[in-house]
Amino acid sequence: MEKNAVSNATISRMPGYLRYLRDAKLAGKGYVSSSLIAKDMAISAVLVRKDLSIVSSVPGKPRYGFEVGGLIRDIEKFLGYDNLSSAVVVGAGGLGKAFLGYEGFQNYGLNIIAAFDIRVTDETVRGKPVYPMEKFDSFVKEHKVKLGIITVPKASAQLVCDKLVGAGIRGIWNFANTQISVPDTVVVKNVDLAASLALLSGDLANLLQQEK
Amino acid sequence: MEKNAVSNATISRMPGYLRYLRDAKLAGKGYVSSSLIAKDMAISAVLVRKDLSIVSSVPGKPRYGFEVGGLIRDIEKFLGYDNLSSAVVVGAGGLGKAFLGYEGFQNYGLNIIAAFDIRVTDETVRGKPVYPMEKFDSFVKEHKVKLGIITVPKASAQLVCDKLVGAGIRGIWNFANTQISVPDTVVVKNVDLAASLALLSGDLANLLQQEK
DNA sequence: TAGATTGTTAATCGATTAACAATC
DNA sequence: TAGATTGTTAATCGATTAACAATC
Repeated sequence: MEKNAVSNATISRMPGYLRYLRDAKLAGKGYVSSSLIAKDMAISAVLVRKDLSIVSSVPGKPRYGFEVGGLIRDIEKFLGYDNLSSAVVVGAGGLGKAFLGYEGFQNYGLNIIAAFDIRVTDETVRGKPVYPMEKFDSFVKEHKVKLGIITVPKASAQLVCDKLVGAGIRGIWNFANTQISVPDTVVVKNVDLAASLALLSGDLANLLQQEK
Repeated sequence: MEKNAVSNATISRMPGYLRYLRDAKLAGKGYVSSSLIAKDMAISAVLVRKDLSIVSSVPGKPRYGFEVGGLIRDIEKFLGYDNLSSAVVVGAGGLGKAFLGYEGFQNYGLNIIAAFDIRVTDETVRGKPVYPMEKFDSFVKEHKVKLGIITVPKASAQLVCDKLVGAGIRGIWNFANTQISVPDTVVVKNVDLAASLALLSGDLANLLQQEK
């Protein structure tokens, strides 16, 4: 079993490196060293080297570092950004519309092509269509969409999830803050903003406490 | 130095327990066992017990488990939800407006009271005000706001961040996907959706690969 | 050459899990 | 009582960091 040869921790850091390298490229840099990346990203240089050695098709050069352009391509390939995946948003509330209108996901391999809701209030958001749920199944099948983003209220999350699975969606990015269950032919990633907030609040409380 | 006696991993799981327990309470349950929580949340029962033993003011009862109401209060207190902190959003684009209009943060100790933008397009969102940036400083000082949420485009993130720090904000929740630097009298939590997406895409690719 | 940098092996650290006694 | 459950100590696992040889 060689599933998941690369650790989740490493995979999670890849988009960060990519972002950094794209900026470096824009700034006209040809090479960057692991120690510079480490300093700017506030992580350890050894970790950077270890991560990059996993994805880089060409080893870094002593004295120079890594070639920016090549490394960008290697990471994009590693993350599968070379073929953009189409996704749909279900739930056209505030968050759903924000996602539909946000073009930045294109930089991370994701192409959101439509949103769905039981009640359509706006027919398009920044030129992208919002459809009623009745059209969901046929749309997903026609466009061979494999990835769905759930932004509905908690109460309907499981129902919506079942609908996605039924239509053939295989990966679900869940922003409804509730646990959803799926068959093991489908993968789910729950985004828990409350967890992130808890860490921030905790740090803030410690900080303010220390000053007293 | 007893800063951070509780691990980040444990803190991150707390909002999840809280959510679960609130649901259990709504469902009329008086007690829940660690093994039931573990099963429903898909984590290990020992981990649940270890986490809960840290926050629970009363030990769990053998044969019964934990008292739902008491545990909810203990977690809320641990996470500091007993005194809601006021926050402001800077950047009233799609995401900023979504946050401003989302009432769910109230359940996680956060009260977003206003948004700011250089250009105000809507004066209110679901009854909450959007102000021009000129009013930022005075508003933050007047309302003693300590927490700021950055939802501006990447290019202006550092500038906005400096403005927040200048006004006296001490905790920053950063959704602009770029690194920002702050003095060490301020804490920052970067939310990196691209990292979460990378994990999902990776799992999805593995899944689809295996079927071939 | 000397020195900066890479890549790898071993050591450390931290978090999760296993084992099991204590309790009601 | 017997049995389900808690809480804790020790073992394991995985990820990060330290040390250092190899390279240009």
